[in-house]
Amino acid sequence: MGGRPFDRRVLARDAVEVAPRLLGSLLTHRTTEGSVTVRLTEVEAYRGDGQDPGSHAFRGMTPRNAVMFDEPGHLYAYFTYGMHTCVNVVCSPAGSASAVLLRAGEVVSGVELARERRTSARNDRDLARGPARLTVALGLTLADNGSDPFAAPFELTARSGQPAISSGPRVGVSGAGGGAAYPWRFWVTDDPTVSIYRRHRAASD
DNA sequence: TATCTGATTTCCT
DNA sequence: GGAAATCAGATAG
Repeated sequence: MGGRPFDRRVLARDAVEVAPRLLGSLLTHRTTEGSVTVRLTEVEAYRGDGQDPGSHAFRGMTPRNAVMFDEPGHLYAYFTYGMHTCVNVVCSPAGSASAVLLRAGEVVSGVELARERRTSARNDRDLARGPARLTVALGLTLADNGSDPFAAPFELTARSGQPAISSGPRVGVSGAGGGAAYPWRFWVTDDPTVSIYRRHRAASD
């Protein structure tokens, strides 16, 4: 790796500020099988202060999203669509419940292990191209909900340079939370591993 | 190559 | 009981 650790204090800010700073960072997860490292290329910010209808925390704390209300720097893993697990990094001070959804990344280390976990991926580019795929590639499950990405078996490394960043409407957020009113999706400009699911399922009216 | 639809569990109302 | 921060496979062009 060679990089320095990601500054945990950055996560005390609002998710909308944290999200672009996470782009390009390296997230490593070690298991008995080995370790996989992903360079984050796409993220989404979710606010939990009641201003964001797309957030799981919009209606207040529930057993599922309780981790979002915890201190910054935890992982929030949730299950959706009956078969997929997605992972967020919790931001902002305890009580405000904002988080950054990790939407896509590039596997930069442990590629072979990631391939075993993602047998349906046709090429290495698809290994972590999408929120649920990224979760699988890293070997994360619901059991990792509440984990600390700054402690073993995790490692969060700051990016070395300043990537070109684009932003736009969030994906997959239905109802009032979608659309141009909340341009809180951030990605590394022109990166091939940015997810492609943004065509159909446009914000319904 | 681009677009569309079914799958399937968890949590919340 | 229904919706959900999605994915992979099938079908059409």
